[in-house]
Amino acid sequence: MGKDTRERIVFAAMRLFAEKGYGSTSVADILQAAGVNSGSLYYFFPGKQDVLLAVLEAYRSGIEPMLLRPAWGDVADPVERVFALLASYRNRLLATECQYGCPIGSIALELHEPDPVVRELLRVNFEGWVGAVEGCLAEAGARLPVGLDRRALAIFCLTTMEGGVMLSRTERSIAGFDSAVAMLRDYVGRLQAAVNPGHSRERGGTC
Amino acid sequence: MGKDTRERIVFAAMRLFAEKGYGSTSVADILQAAGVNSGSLYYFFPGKQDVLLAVLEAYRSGIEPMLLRPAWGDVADPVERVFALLASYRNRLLATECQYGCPIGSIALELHEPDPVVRELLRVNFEGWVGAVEGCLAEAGARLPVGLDRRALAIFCLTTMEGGVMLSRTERSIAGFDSAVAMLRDYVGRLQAAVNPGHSRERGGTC
DNA sequence: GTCTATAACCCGATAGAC
DNA sequence: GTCTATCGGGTTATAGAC
Repeated sequence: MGKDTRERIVFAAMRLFAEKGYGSTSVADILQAAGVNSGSLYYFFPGKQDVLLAVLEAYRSGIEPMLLRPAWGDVADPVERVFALLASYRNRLLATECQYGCPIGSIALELHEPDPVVRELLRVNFEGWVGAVEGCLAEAGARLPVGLDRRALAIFCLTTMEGGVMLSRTERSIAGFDSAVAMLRDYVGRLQAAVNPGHSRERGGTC
Repeated sequence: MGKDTRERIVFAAMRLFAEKGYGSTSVADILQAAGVNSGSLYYFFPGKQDVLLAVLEAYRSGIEPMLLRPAWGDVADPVERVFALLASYRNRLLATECQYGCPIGSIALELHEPDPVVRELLRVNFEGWVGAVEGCLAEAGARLPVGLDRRALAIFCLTTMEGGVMLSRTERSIAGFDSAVAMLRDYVGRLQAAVNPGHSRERGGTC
């Protein structure tokens, strides 16, 4: 059951890295969680960092089926899909008492001088996220100002999510995340109103 | 020179924690950087975590003199002060080839289950930052919509900075940070324009 | 207050039988 | 492919002289 063992290792590491971080997760932790022995792990992976690479690759290939599809299952509107994606992070925070947010962001800030290959995989994960949101914003077409830099707005959505997760995790309260997302929604509402002034804007008591 | 020794330890630890992170900085690293011996450190501090507490306390008490005053030295306008503060983080990124951003944010995401006293000091640091920005936004008075939740907008500024730093550090490029801040500036410009439609808005080619 | 030496432990990784 | 046993090294923290 070689393939199965390798998958159990990656799955266990994915969970542990998200819960405790990369540095605070020992190889022994992974072995115990996966129910395998040292020899098996080092048969499949040259070292601990290569387990991290496999985990980051799993996240990358899981963006569509594991993240976007569940978040967008019942949401067709492209703009609402952006906020449905943010809501999925909110749910994750709520489900863990604001302890776990975005594993990619945590690893990105935990590793200060990451191996270039690790950093590249982090970048690719962010790019996949931003690209998906940018696609939604492109799909929104003329509902947003034609000259709007949709990639920059997609990046803005990412920073809102990551910053909100950071704050909520620190405060163990969803309030910071909600405040940031509310401001983003107000901004997007104003962008839409700039194109279609007749449309009633989403309000959060900001006027 | 007791006080001097303690200060050297805290100063060295502040620098190392920012550069390598808390977990990746060993007590031996701190001893070497501070030019002291093990016995001295453990004379002043019960353990490594207590050094972190002193570092976080130093950051907290340094917000005004070390962060805000330099960033705001030649900026009087309250709204521009917000962006001057963000620009100081941009400068920090540029000065370190996008390697170091916000040390508080890095520590906040690095420690997954921090001791409550550590988490509280992280929270207090964020609160000091948000409070200062909220003060600027309050000072802006009627230039912003009267019903605007200025605390929420201040939190939004923090998430923009922290998220932008995360992205720029990962990509070793200032582009992500700049994109996020440009969107924030566009948003603030639209908020101001909503109050004073005659005023020309800051443009970033978004219309 | 500061020094040196070291205890006690955990880490990632390896060896070699099976 | 998987197992057990273990190596070599780095970790935080302590002991005890000065």
